[in-house]
Amino acid sequence: MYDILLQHFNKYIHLTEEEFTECTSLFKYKKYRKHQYILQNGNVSHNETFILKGCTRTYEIDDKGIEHIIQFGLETWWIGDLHSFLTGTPSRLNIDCQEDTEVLQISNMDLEKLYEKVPRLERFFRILIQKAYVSAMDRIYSNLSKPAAERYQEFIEKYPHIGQRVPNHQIASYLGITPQSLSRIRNQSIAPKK
Amino acid sequence: MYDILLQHFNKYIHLTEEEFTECTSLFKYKKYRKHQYILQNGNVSHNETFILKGCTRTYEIDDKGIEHIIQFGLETWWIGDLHSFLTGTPSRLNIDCQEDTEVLQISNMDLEKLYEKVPRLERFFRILIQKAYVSAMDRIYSNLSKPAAERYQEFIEKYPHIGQRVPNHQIASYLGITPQSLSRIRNQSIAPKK
DNA sequence: CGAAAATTTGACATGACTCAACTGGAGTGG
DNA sequence: CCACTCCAGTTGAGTCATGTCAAATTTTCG
Repeated sequence: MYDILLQHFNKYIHLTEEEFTECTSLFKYKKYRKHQYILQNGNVSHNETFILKGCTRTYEIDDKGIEHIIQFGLETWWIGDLHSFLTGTPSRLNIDCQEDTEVLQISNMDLEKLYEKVPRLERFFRILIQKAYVSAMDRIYSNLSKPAAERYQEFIEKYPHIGQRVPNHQIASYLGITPQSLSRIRNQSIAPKK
Repeated sequence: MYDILLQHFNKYIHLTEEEFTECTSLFKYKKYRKHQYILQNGNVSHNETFILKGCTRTYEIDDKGIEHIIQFGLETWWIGDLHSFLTGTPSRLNIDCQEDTEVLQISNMDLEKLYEKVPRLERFFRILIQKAYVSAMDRIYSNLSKPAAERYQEFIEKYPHIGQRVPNHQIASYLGITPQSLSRIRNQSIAPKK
């Protein structure tokens, strides 16, 4: 079970066996059921979560009660509300499970401890979040510069597996359009006007 | 000149004098003139850049020749194309100076060296980029959920000083709208219909 | 099977864009 | 100091992409 995590760390750093043992003692295994919350808005996020198996969505609800999906989560992805996690303030985000989901979690206190014991992990998480940042910038650029149909195309190319695991109206939300618009876009591209 | 950088590091970590000396030897001071490129698309970004004084804009040009501003840069901000920097591939971004701009730059090779000599810097940059990531996610949420007028309001609240240093059409670009739309929005909010 | 959720479709409304013209400064050179 | 240009900003008219509201249809799942 922890070997998935080890392989994941090994992508960017190399840990000795002792170092990795330090890790496993602080990461807690947990199972969530489909539709169960991992984080609910108003609560402080105390954990960073690594997905072993399953699928999650992270979203925020606006003043009008509309959900906006910030990100999805799949196997080997990290999820959480970094803002709440870092500042200790209540989260505006909700994270819930689209499927039964198994995760490894570490609390912020334990993560701090771990950084001290295994400084190399600072490097790992630096690299990890740099990549996430690059990807966030790409998404911003797409939102600024491309029409919805094109953003949808990019989405299914970039995440070919998500489409099969989440309903379309959630993809619409992720793209910043209504389910109706997405439906029309999909009709267009599947059956171009002859 | 380097003391600004030291203060900046000190926000998240504490460096010994020797450690800091290691840094100063690898960060190169450089001046750019107004309208000069710091990075031009097609080139590989070899440096991370810390702004001592001045103002920059980072933008990408789309297929139709329209500029989209990814981010601005002000004093004590870091700029660069992380994607190009990390992968060594040519950048799609341009960075140029809105004013005469003074910076400290470090090459990726030197930064790697520095990480080895001063591992604590991994921590610094991890924290730095975590904050940048949180901020990027906020921007994504705004783009998904809020109309242009509201995004503009947020922008001038979040960055009250940028408005005085860059022309409005660039702010429009950052917000993902046309200069014309921004102009109408500003009229509305300054002189609400009586 | 039956209820709830997801998707689709249609008619209409609207926010933002495009194109084009105009205004007003800022800088430049004669 | 004026004429000229360049650039930013504004304004108007028409268009287009996407949203809204409402209803019909299909799919999912208890």
